[in-house]
Amino acid sequence: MTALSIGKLSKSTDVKVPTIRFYEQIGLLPEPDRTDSDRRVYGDRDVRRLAFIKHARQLGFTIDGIRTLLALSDQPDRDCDEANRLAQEQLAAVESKIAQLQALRGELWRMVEARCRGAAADCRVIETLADHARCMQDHVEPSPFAR
Amino acid sequence: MTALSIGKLSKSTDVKVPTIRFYEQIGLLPEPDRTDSDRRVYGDRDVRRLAFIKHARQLGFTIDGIRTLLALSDQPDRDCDEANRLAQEQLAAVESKIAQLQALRGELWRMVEARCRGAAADCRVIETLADHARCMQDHVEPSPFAR
DNA sequence: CTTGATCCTCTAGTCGCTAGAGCATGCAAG
DNA sequence: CTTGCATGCTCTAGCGACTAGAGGATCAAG
Repeated sequence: MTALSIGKLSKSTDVKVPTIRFYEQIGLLPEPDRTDSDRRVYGDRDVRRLAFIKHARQLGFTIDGIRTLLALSDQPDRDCDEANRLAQEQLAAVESKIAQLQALRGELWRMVEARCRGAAADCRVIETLADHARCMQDHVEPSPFAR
Repeated sequence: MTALSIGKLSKSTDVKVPTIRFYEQIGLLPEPDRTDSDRRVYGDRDVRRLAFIKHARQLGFTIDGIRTLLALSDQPDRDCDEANRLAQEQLAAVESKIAQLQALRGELWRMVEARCRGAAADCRVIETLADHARCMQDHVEPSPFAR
Protein backbone atom coordinates (compact mmCIF):
# COMPACT_ATOMS: atom_id res chain seq x y z
CA MET A 1 0.00 0.00 0.00
CA THR A 2 1.80 3.03 -1.30
CA ALA A 3 1.47 6.35 0.45
CA LEU A 4 1.67 9.31 -1.88
CA SER A 5 2.09 13.03 -1.39
CA ILE A 6 -0.17 15.28 -3.40
CA GLY A 7 2.73 15.95 -5.76
CA LYS A 8 3.26 12.24 -6.39
CA LEU A 9 -0.45 11.70 -6.92
CA SER A 10 -0.37 14.58 -9.34
CA LYS A 11 2.48 13.06 -11.29
CA SER A 12 1.07 9.57 -11.34
CA THR A 13 -2.33 10.69 -12.63
CA ASP A 14 -1.23 13.72 -14.62
CA VAL A 15 -3.70 15.93 -12.79
CA LYS A 16 -2.35 19.20 -11.45
CA VAL A 17 -1.95 19.72 -7.72
CA PRO A 18 -4.40 22.64 -7.42
CA THR A 19 -6.93 20.64 -9.39
CA ILE A 20 -6.66 17.77 -6.92
CA ARG A 21 -7.28 20.16 -4.05
CA PHE A 22 -10.17 21.63 -5.99
CA TYR A 23 -11.71 18.18 -6.49
CA GLU A 24 -11.42 17.58 -2.77
CA GLN A 25 -13.05 20.91 -2.03
CA ILE A 26 -16.07 20.18 -4.19
CA GLY A 27 -16.35 16.68 -2.77
CA LEU A 28 -15.25 14.64 -5.77
CA LEU A 29 -12.31 13.26 -3.85
CA PRO A 30 -12.60 12.31 -0.16
CA GLU A 31 -10.60 14.22 2.41
CA PRO A 32 -7.38 12.25 2.69
CA ASP A 33 -5.43 11.45 5.84
CA ARG A 34 -2.82 13.97 6.88
CA THR A 35 0.70 13.78 8.22
CA ASP A 36 1.62 15.45 11.53
CA SER A 37 2.49 18.53 9.56
CA ASP A 38 -0.86 18.56 7.79
CA ARG A 39 0.22 17.24 4.46
CA ARG A 40 -2.21 15.13 2.49
CA VAL A 41 -1.46 11.43 2.17
CA TYR A 42 -3.03 9.38 -0.59
CA GLY A 43 -3.29 5.68 -1.34
CA ASP A 44 -4.04 3.44 -4.31
CA ARG A 45 -7.78 3.96 -3.98
CA ASP A 46 -7.26 7.66 -4.54
CA VAL A 47 -5.11 7.05 -7.57
CA ARG A 48 -7.85 4.92 -9.09
CA ARG A 49 -10.59 7.37 -8.22
CA LEU A 50 -8.69 10.31 -9.65
CA ALA A 51 -7.83 8.38 -12.80
CA PHE A 52 -11.53 7.63 -13.18
CA ILE A 53 -12.38 11.28 -12.78
CA LYS A 54 -9.72 12.37 -15.22
CA HIS A 55 -10.82 9.91 -17.84
CA ALA A 56 -14.46 10.91 -17.48
CA ARG A 57 -13.55 14.60 -17.77
CA GLN A 58 -11.62 13.86 -20.96
CA LEU A 59 -14.74 12.21 -22.30
CA GLY A 60 -16.58 15.43 -21.63
CA PHE A 61 -18.64 14.39 -18.63
CA THR A 62 -19.51 17.27 -16.35
CA ILE A 63 -18.50 17.28 -12.73
CA ASP A 64 -22.09 16.54 -11.85
CA GLY A 65 -22.24 13.62 -14.22
CA ILE A 66 -19.04 12.28 -12.72
CA ARG A 67 -20.51 12.65 -9.28
CA THR A 68 -23.37 10.39 -10.34
CA LEU A 69 -21.02 7.91 -11.97
CA LEU A 70 -18.89 7.78 -8.84
CA ALA A 71 -21.92 7.28 -6.62
CA LEU A 72 -22.94 4.44 -8.90
CA SER A 73 -19.58 2.78 -8.75
CA ASP A 74 -19.42 3.23 -5.00
CA GLN A 75 -22.66 1.30 -4.59
CA PRO A 76 -22.21 -1.55 -7.01
CA ASP A 77 -25.41 -3.35 -6.06
CA ARG A 78 -27.60 -0.85 -7.86
CA ASP A 79 -28.41 -1.39 -11.46
CA CYS A 80 -26.70 0.77 -13.93
CA ASP A 81 -29.39 2.23 -16.15
CA GLU A 82 -28.27 5.62 -14.97
CA ALA A 83 -24.71 5.05 -16.14
CA ASN A 84 -25.94 3.85 -19.51
CA ARG A 85 -28.16 6.87 -19.81
CA LEU A 86 -25.32 9.25 -19.00
CA ALA A 87 -23.08 7.62 -21.56
CA GLN A 88 -25.84 7.84 -24.18
CA GLU A 89 -26.41 11.49 -23.44
CA GLN A 90 -22.74 12.15 -23.64
CA LEU A 91 -22.51 10.40 -26.96
CA ALA A 92 -25.43 12.41 -28.34
CA ALA A 93 -23.83 15.64 -27.15
CA VAL A 94 -20.51 14.72 -28.76
CA GLU A 95 -22.19 13.82 -32.03
CA SER A 96 -24.09 17.07 -32.21
CA LYS A 97 -20.96 19.00 -31.38
CA ILE A 98 -19.12 17.24 -34.18
CA ALA A 99 -21.88 18.07 -36.64
CA GLN A 100 -21.83 21.68 -35.56
CA LEU A 101 -18.07 21.95 -35.86
CA GLN A 102 -18.16 20.40 -39.30
CA ALA A 103 -20.53 23.14 -40.43
CA LEU A 104 -18.22 25.76 -38.96
CA ARG A 105 -15.26 24.14 -40.65
CA GLY A 106 -17.04 24.43 -43.97
CA GLU A 107 -17.60 28.09 -43.50
CA LEU A 108 -14.06 28.71 -42.34
CA TRP A 109 -12.77 26.80 -45.34
CA ARG A 110 -14.63 29.15 -47.63
CA MET A 111 -13.26 32.12 -45.71
CA VAL A 112 -9.68 30.93 -45.82
CA GLU A 113 -9.92 29.89 -49.44
CA ALA A 114 -11.22 33.26 -50.56
CA ARG A 115 -8.65 35.13 -48.58
CA CYS A 116 -7.65 38.47 -49.86
CA ARG A 117 -4.25 39.87 -50.53
CA GLY A 118 -5.08 43.53 -50.51
CA ALA A 119 -6.61 45.98 -48.10
CA ALA A 120 -9.06 45.10 -45.41
CA ALA A 121 -11.65 47.16 -47.22
CA ASP A 122 -12.62 44.19 -49.31
CA CYS A 123 -11.25 41.48 -47.12
CA ARG A 124 -13.28 38.32 -47.64
CA VAL A 125 -12.82 37.21 -44.08
CA ILE A 126 -14.30 40.35 -42.66
CA GLU A 127 -16.95 40.51 -45.32
CA THR A 128 -18.04 36.98 -44.67
CA LEU A 129 -18.34 37.73 -41.02
CA ALA A 130 -20.25 40.90 -41.69
CA ASP A 131 -22.71 39.32 -44.05
CA HIS A 132 -24.29 36.35 -42.44
CA ALA A 133 -26.39 35.64 -45.51
CA ARG A 134 -23.22 34.36 -47.18
CA CYS A 135 -23.14 31.26 -45.08
CA MET A 136 -25.22 28.34 -46.17
CA GLN A 137 -25.65 26.29 -43.05
CA ASP A 138 -27.44 27.55 -40.04
CA HIS A 139 -25.33 27.72 -36.98
CA VAL A 140 -26.45 25.78 -34.03
CA GLU A 141 -26.48 26.75 -30.41
CA PRO A 142 -23.22 25.91 -28.72
CA SER A 143 -23.81 22.49 -27.25
CA PRO A 144 -23.84 21.98 -23.51
CA PHE A 145 -20.92 19.64 -24.02
CA ALA A 146 -18.36 22.15 -25.13
CA ARG A 147 -15.32 22.23 -22.93
CA MET B 1 -32.28 55.55 -40.23
CA THR B 2 -34.06 53.33 -37.78
CA ALA B 3 -33.78 53.95 -34.08
CA LEU B 4 -33.98 50.80 -32.00
CA SER B 5 -34.38 50.09 -28.32
CA ILE B 6 -32.14 47.47 -26.81
CA GLY B 7 -35.02 45.01 -26.93
CA LYS B 8 -35.54 45.58 -30.65
CA LEU B 9 -31.84 45.26 -31.30
CA SER B 10 -31.91 42.05 -29.31
CA LYS B 11 -34.76 40.66 -31.39
CA SER B 12 -33.35 41.71 -34.71
CA THR B 13 -29.95 40.16 -34.02
CA ASP B 14 -31.05 37.32 -31.77
CA VAL B 15 -28.58 38.37 -29.10
CA LYS B 16 -29.91 38.61 -25.58
CA VAL B 17 -30.34 41.98 -23.93
CA PRO B 18 -27.90 41.36 -21.07
CA THR B 19 -25.35 40.13 -23.58
CA ILE B 20 -25.63 43.37 -25.52
CA ARG B 21 -25.02 45.36 -22.35
CA PHE B 22 -22.12 43.07 -21.57
CA TYR B 23 -20.59 43.68 -25.00
CA GLU B 24 -20.88 47.40 -24.41
CA GLN B 25 -19.25 47.06 -21.02
CA ILE B 26 -16.22 45.26 -22.40
CA GLY B 27 -15.97 47.70 -25.27
CA LEU B 28 -17.06 45.48 -28.14
CA LEU B 29 -20.00 47.73 -28.85
CA PRO B 30 -19.71 51.52 -28.61
CA GLU B 31 -21.73 53.35 -25.98
CA PRO B 32 -24.94 54.25 -27.75
CA ASP B 33 -26.87 57.48 -27.52
CA ARG B 34 -29.47 57.67 -24.80
CA THR B 35 -33.00 59.00 -24.56
CA ASP B 36 -33.89 61.58 -21.92
CA SER B 37 -34.81 58.74 -19.64
CA ASP B 38 -31.45 57.07 -20.15
CA ARG B 39 -32.53 54.33 -22.48
CA ARG B 40 -30.10 53.12 -25.09
CA VAL B 41 -30.85 54.00 -28.71
CA TYR B 42 -29.29 52.03 -31.52
CA GLY B 43 -29.01 52.47 -35.26
CA ASP B 44 -28.26 50.36 -38.32
CA ARG B 45 -24.54 50.51 -37.73
CA ASP B 46 -25.06 48.82 -34.39
CA VAL B 47 -27.21 46.11 -35.91
CA ARG B 48 -24.47 45.36 -38.42
CA ARG B 49 -21.74 45.43 -35.81
CA LEU B 50 -23.63 43.14 -33.47
CA ALA B 51 -24.48 40.74 -36.28
CA PHE B 52 -20.79 40.63 -37.13
CA ILE B 53 -19.94 39.85 -33.53
CA LYS B 54 -22.58 37.20 -33.26
CA HIS B 55 -21.49 35.49 -36.41
CA ALA B 56 -17.86 35.53 -35.38
CA ARG B 57 -18.74 34.09 -31.96
CA GLN B 58 -20.69 31.30 -33.63
CA LEU B 59 -17.60 30.55 -35.65
CA GLY B 60 -15.72 30.18 -32.40
CA PHE B 61 -13.66 33.36 -32.46
CA THR B 62 -12.78 34.62 -29.02
CA ILE B 63 -13.79 38.07 -27.87
CA ASP B 64 -10.20 39.12 -28.29
CA GLY B 65 -10.08 37.78 -31.82
CA ILE B 66 -13.27 39.64 -32.60
CA ARG B 67 -11.80 42.80 -31.17
CA THR B 68 -8.95 42.49 -33.66
CA LEU B 69 -11.30 41.72 -36.51
CA LEU B 70 -13.44 44.73 -35.65
CA ALA B 71 -10.42 47.01 -35.42
CA LEU B 72 -9.41 45.74 -38.85
CA SER B 73 -12.79 46.40 -40.37
CA ASP B 74 -12.95 49.80 -38.73
CA GLN B 75 -9.72 50.83 -40.44
CA PRO B 76 -10.19 49.48 -43.93
CA ASP B 77 -6.95 50.90 -45.32
CA ARG B 78 -4.81 48.37 -43.50
CA ASP B 79 -4.01 45.12 -45.15
CA CYS B 80 -5.71 42.05 -43.89
CA ASP B 81 -2.99 39.51 -43.27
CA GLU B 82 -4.09 39.59 -39.70
CA ALA B 83 -7.64 38.64 -40.57
CA ASN B 84 -6.43 35.81 -42.76
CA ARG B 85 -4.18 34.60 -40.00
CA LEU B 86 -7.01 34.61 -37.48
CA ALA B 87 -9.26 32.68 -39.82
CA GLN B 88 -6.51 30.13 -40.43
CA GLU B 89 -5.93 29.70 -36.74
CA GLN B 90 -9.61 29.30 -36.16
CA LEU B 91 -9.83 26.67 -38.86
CA ALA B 92 -6.92 24.74 -37.38
CA ALA B 93 -8.49 24.88 -33.94
CA VAL B 94 -11.82 23.64 -35.27
CA GLU B 95 -10.16 20.80 -37.15
CA SER B 96 -8.24 19.63 -34.14
CA LYS B 97 -11.34 19.83 -32.03
CA ILE B 98 -13.22 17.69 -34.54
CA ALA B 99 -10.47 15.10 -34.52
CA GLN B 100 -10.49 15.02 -30.76
CA LEU B 101 -14.25 14.66 -30.56
CA GLN B 102 -14.20 11.86 -33.11
CA ALA B 103 -11.83 9.95 -30.86
CA LEU B 104 -14.12 10.54 -27.91
CA ARG B 105 -17.09 9.44 -29.96
CA GLY B 106 -15.32 6.18 -30.71
CA GLU B 107 -14.76 5.51 -27.07
CA LEU B 108 -18.30 6.44 -26.13
CA TRP B 109 -19.61 4.15 -28.87
CA ARG B 110 -17.75 1.27 -27.34
CA MET B 111 -19.12 2.16 -23.93
CA VAL B 112 -22.69 2.45 -25.10
CA GLU B 113 -22.48 -0.69 -27.21
CA ALA B 114 -21.19 -2.80 -24.37
CA ARG B 115 -23.74 -1.50 -21.97
CA CYS B 116 -24.77 -3.78 -19.22
CA ARG B 117 -28.16 -4.87 -18.14
CA GLY B 118 -27.34 -6.01 -14.65
CA ALA B 119 -25.80 -4.48 -11.56
CA ALA B 120 -23.33 -1.65 -11.57
CA ALA B 121 -20.76 -4.04 -10.14
CA ASP B 122 -19.75 -5.03 -13.65
CA CYS B 123 -21.12 -2.09 -15.53
CA ARG B 124 -19.12 -1.56 -18.69
CA VAL B 125 -19.55 2.15 -18.59
CA ILE B 126 -18.06 2.50 -15.18
CA GLU B 127 -15.44 -0.11 -15.86
CA THR B 128 -14.35 1.62 -19.03
CA LEU B 129 -14.02 4.85 -17.19
CA ALA B 130 -12.12 3.20 -14.37
CA ASP B 131 -9.68 1.42 -16.60
CA HIS B 132 -8.06 3.86 -18.89
CA ALA B 133 -6.01 1.11 -20.53
CA ARG B 134 -9.18 -0.03 -22.28
CA CYS B 135 -9.22 2.94 -24.55
CA MET B 136 -7.12 2.81 -27.65
CA GLN B 137 -6.70 6.42 -28.60
CA ASP B 138 -4.88 8.88 -26.47
CA HIS B 139 -7.00 11.75 -25.32
CA VAL B 140 -5.92 15.17 -26.28
CA GLU B 141 -5.91 18.33 -24.26
CA PRO B 142 -9.15 20.22 -24.54
CA SER B 143 -8.56 22.69 -27.33
CA PRO B 144 -8.59 26.42 -26.67
CA PHE B 145 -11.48 26.65 -29.07
CA ALA B 146 -14.07 24.79 -27.09
CA ARG B 147 -17.19 26.74 -26.39
C1' DC C 1 -55.31 55.71 -15.22
C1' DT C 2 -53.73 51.39 -14.64
C1' DT C 3 -51.21 47.49 -15.71
C1' DG C 4 -47.66 44.91 -17.47
C1' DA C 5 -43.74 45.00 -20.47
C1' DT C 6 -39.49 46.94 -20.98
C1' DC C 7 -35.77 49.47 -19.40
C1' DC C 8 -32.04 50.99 -16.02
C1' DT C 9 -27.82 49.86 -12.73
C1' DC C 10 -25.53 46.94 -9.82
C1' DT C 11 -23.93 42.73 -7.83
C1' DA C 12 -23.18 37.98 -7.79
C1' DG C 13 -23.32 33.43 -9.81
C1' DT C 14 -22.05 29.85 -13.43
C1' DC C 15 -18.19 26.07 -14.85
C1' DG C 16 -13.84 24.06 -14.19
C1' DC C 17 -10.23 25.21 -13.09
C1' DT C 18 -5.69 28.43 -12.52
C1' DA C 19 -2.70 31.81 -10.32
C1' DG C 20 -0.87 34.18 -6.65
C1' DA C 21 0.19 35.72 -1.80
C1' DG C 22 2.25 34.56 2.27
C1' DC C 23 3.53 31.27 5.02
C1' DA C 24 5.38 26.27 6.98
C1' DT C 25 7.74 22.11 6.13
C1' DG C 26 10.98 18.43 3.92
C1' DC C 27 15.09 17.00 1.89
C1' DA C 28 19.66 16.99 -0.20
C1' DA C 29 24.27 19.27 -0.83
C1' DG C 30 28.04 21.36 1.14
C1' DC D 1 24.45 21.57 10.81
C1' DT D 2 23.20 24.98 7.96
C1' DT D 3 21.61 26.60 3.69
C1' DG D 4 18.53 26.89 0.26
C1' DC D 5 15.28 25.29 -2.81
C1' DA D 6 11.27 22.30 -3.66
C1' DT D 7 7.10 21.18 -2.04
C1' DG D 8 3.36 21.70 0.86
C1' DC D 9 -0.42 24.45 3.26
C1' DT D 10 -4.67 27.94 3.22
C1' DC D 11 -7.01 31.59 1.32
C1' DT D 12 -8.57 34.75 -2.09
C1' DA D 13 -9.18 36.31 -6.65
C1' DG D 14 -9.22 35.72 -11.62
C1' DC D 15 -10.32 33.63 -16.27
C1' DG D 16 -14.00 33.64 -20.41
C1' DA D 17 -18.39 34.66 -21.83
C1' DC D 18 -22.02 35.26 -20.26
C1' DT D 19 -26.57 34.72 -17.09
C1' DA D 20 -29.58 35.74 -13.24
C1' DG D 21 -31.61 38.49 -9.89
C1' DA D 22 -32.70 42.62 -6.97
C1' DG D 23 -34.81 46.85 -6.82
C1' DG D 24 -36.31 50.54 -9.10
C1' DA D 25 -37.84 53.86 -13.24
C1' DT D 26 -40.35 54.49 -17.47
C1' DC D 27 -43.14 53.42 -21.51
C1' DA D 28 -47.20 52.01 -24.29
C1' DA D 29 -51.63 49.79 -24.79
C1' DG D 30 -56.27 49.32 -23.22
